[in-house]
Amino acid sequence: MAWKPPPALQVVFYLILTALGIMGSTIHYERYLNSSQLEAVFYNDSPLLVLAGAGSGKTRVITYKIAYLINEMDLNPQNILAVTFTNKASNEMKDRVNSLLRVNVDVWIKTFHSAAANILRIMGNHFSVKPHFTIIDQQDQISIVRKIIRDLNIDPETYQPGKYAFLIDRAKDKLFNAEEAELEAFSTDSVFYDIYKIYEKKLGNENLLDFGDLIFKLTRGLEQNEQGLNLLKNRFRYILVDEFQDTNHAQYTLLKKLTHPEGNICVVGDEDQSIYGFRGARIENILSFSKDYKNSRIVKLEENYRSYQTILTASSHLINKNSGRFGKKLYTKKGEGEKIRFCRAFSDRDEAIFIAEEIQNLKYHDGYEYSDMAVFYRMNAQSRAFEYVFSRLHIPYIIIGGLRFYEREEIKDILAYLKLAINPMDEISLRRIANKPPRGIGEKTVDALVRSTIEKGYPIYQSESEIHIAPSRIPLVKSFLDFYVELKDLVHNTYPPQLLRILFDKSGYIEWLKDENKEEKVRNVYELYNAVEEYSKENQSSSISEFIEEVSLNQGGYDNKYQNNRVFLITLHNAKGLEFPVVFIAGMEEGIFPHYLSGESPADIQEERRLLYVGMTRAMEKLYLTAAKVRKLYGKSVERGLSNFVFELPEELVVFNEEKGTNNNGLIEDNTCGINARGFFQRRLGPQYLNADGEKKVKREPEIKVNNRVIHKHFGRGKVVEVENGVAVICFDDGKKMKFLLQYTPLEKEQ
DNA sequence: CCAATAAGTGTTTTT
DNA sequence: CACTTATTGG
Repeated sequence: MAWKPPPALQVVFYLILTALGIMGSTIHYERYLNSSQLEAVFYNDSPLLVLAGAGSGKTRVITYKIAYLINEMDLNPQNILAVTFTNKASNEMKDRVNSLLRVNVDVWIKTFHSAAANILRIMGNHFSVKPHFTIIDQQDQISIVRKIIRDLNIDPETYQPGKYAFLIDRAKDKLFNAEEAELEAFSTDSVFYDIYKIYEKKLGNENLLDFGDLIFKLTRGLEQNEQGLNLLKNRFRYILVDEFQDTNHAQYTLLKKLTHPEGNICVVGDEDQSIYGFRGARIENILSFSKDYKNSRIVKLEENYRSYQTILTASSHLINKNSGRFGKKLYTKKGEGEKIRFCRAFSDRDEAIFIAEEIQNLKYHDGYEYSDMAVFYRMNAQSRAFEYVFSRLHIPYIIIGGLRFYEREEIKDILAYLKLAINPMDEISLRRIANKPPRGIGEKTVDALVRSTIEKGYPIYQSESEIHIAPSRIPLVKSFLDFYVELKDLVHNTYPPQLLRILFDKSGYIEWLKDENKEEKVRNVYELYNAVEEYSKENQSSSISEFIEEVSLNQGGYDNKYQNNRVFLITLHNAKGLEFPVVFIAGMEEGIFPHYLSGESPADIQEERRLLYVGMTRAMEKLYLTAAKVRKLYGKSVERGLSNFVFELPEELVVFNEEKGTNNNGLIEDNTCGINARGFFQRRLGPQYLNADGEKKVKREPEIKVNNRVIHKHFGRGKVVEVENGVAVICFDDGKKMKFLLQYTPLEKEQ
């Protein structure tokens, strides 16, 4: 770790160094970078592809490279664009660049989507994008599609809105508008084209852009407007891309437009960490980079600074099962480290208890802090068991993702008022708040209002003729529109917190929540107010529309400023880019991980495998994998087999333990878990799982051999066709072929 | 038009 | 299980 002087001293240093004109030589690249990293930072003669293994310091390379470009190559910070995929990553990179250069630099370090949105805001006129567009999220997108499907008078059961929204996104990833999608036979489902066409028209009419549009409209715009393209090429003289393996076709095309085929681009990626195929990411981009950019240089980073060798060996062994890789050999100087531990609990709650207990042990006996430890899972729903157990055992935790703050109903409502004030064509927002709180403007009335305004191309407060609504509703609508006009006139030039106070006051929204006893929601709305206030303090001249822009693009936003020393509960997808001394990966069951909806094709399984690889390589010191025999999901308990991935780990590097639940239904009474008088976790039973030496390993049914006839409690009769390393392959009489870990499988020999 | 209630439903990952 | 949508009666 580099020593960081206190802020006041930093300023003094900076002033002295700048005055002496030696600021440029104050970064000791050689001291903090290894030889491959140095090469990646210094090389600028042609396009550069950095293949950076997990934990090999890729963020470090990007931050030092930005510093190098500014200090050594005399590039103006404004001429540099660095793109990442998540806000988390871009914030971290910003912090690291600023602290390296000891000054807040004016480099654009943004996500793809926010960079595109910013460009479209500033110079949308070049790309036929109207100003003041509203960015819609996935929920909005689906509800628009749902409405289209209903209007088409087709059954939303067979024509699922979510599915069509998904297809629209994928088409945009491939740079197809509705017409082109049809010409190119993008889908075999002809209804899709009708839906996409109407959707496209509706968004255009209401001046809405979905996430895909941000990239699509900009890329399309660059193809059609040379002036705009030149302006941008002039502005961005060097582009750096993080997590390049996650780019989709549209994003890659955008990059190719903005850069020269012979230089000024550096992409950093790892084909083994591509986990966003489901949203159009093309792992092939990383493979075709060398073809598209002539004379490009490839630098591999293979020294890992994060994990012990055992973790690297095990994860490499796993990922070696994938095909289509460059291949790499990660190594570390940190030494062997401990074995990976695997535990299968009886129920999902037992699994959480096992992890909770380990966490307490590690904290009280091994000196780990809560914030050193993280639990990863495949889907957000799995966090429930941990929340339940952790809160009863007083283990502080923070959930990343999950129910997001800005996706809460009350927050979206308040934002909808503001979005509508900015964009009077935004039907989605209008429908959201027209009758919240109830003011006698129901669906029919809104329909009538929309028909004579938005659908005819007028803002909602203006119409060419009388609006045909029931006479009893006229005064109600009129007073709503009066309020609306007042808000609209204030929205661009009122101090945002002031604006919110007026909104709360005149809409009656908070009063309504209070009347309904929605205390939690009231608190959240005030929380939003606090966020706006804080934002306004930090960005004095910004209007509310900039705040909204930020939160629209910061879907998973979390603030760990006040969340110190908590265990992280996080999905594997969100865990990318993070690292923890201790990592638990929960739910290692077939159907959960790999997830049963992820598909059965080799490509899908490979992506799931990469996801596990990402998870494992987050661990610095200790890694646990856990599973439950019985998992309660949507009310029902289901028994599942172990994830096949468990069998893909090198057996000699894993210690297998087993923990059992108390009773047959896997339920644990509340009062059986708790903290005892000395402040330690009190377990329900004595330790049943085995120690780390694995000596007490009880071999179950050791006599099971090839060609034995066996009976499985659930799958019935079958024949053993293979036994190796404690794993048996059994071919059941109904034709099913399955693998089992003998130690945990209740098998009887058939007499 | 609205609130309450009943029925039903669908379950991944994210910008 | 938890959440959305449909139905009903006021």
